[in-house]
Amino acid sequence: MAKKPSMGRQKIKIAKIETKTHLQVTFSKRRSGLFKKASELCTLCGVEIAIIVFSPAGKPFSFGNPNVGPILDRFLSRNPHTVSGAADLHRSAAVCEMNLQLTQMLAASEMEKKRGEMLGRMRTERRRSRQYWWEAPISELGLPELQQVMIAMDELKKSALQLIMAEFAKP
Amino acid sequence: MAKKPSMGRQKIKIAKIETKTHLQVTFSKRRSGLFKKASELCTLCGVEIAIIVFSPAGKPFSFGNPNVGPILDRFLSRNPHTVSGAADLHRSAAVCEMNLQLTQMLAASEMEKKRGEMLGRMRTERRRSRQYWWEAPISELGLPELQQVMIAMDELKKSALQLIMAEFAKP
DNA sequence: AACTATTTATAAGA
DNA sequence: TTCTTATAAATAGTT
Repeated sequence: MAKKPSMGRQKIKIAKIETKTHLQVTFSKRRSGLFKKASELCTLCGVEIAIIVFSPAGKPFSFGNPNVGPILDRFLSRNPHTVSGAADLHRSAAVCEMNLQLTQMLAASEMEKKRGEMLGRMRTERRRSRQYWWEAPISELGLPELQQVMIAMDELKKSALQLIMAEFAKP
Repeated sequence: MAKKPSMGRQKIKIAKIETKTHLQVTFSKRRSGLFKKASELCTLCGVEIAIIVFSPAGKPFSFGNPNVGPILDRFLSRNPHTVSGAADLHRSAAVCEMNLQLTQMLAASEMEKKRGEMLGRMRTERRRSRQYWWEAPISELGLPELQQVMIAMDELKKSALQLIMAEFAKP
């Protein structure tokens, strides 16, 4: 068995790779290397990690242990990145009223197509053997129910935002 | 100059480290290694990366090129992570109504301390020389105004969630 | 995708 | 935490 020659690893400068095919290969290799390192760190130290990478083509790759979503939520709720200020009663009411109108507007048009999913989920998440959480007065809700409210709001907002963006992106 | 002996790097099993101080050292080293790898990948391939790590103590560390926030937003708007379904009219209205109650409840207690911040900001963000965006009928709003609504909703949700968590974490 | 010569990361020790 | 060193692991260039 003759040994094959190889240049082996060469030292490289950390600078933008211009050759498209070379860049693609390097991106793939290093991305998997990065995710592997993250995975090891998770296991060794028992920590939670989320990684999001947008490829040169704009395709998203993500790593999450245990999952990306909850980690992002946890991070965002600690680091409200735009403005951390709150609202007083009038502002809250006004904004929520607008959101209600917006949601209705959207619901009346395109979002109807997707109906039923959340409704089904809500029915499986009854609490306290008495009523659905979304029918209870807010003051009677426990932490899990309040979290449900927040998650539901978040889902609504994201769905609505996507539709809005699509609508306004039209020529 | 006598050479110092050293065991050098030993092979390790990828399993939870139990020794607290050892774990701390490893976490610190590997976290910086991970961020360095991410940084190199960003430069080499011209891609955007966001990493969030929660330490064993629950402290968040983040890496973002160019910044964490925009990357998370971009990811979340493409991947509504919990459920991608939308809501029908009744569900939307019910959830928003609850959020209104919740916001009022919170506003009535602790959040009043922070009043005025968003109000001031709103006044500087008038559009179309006619009226404030939050006073306009939702159907007359343009894309920037709708985005404002979404951002405002998001801020409210995060602020409220933080307060709720703090409230329920009490013994 | 597989192969290896090298570079790079890092475990242990100080 | 930072430095050192021996070695494990990642990977650049090639096939």
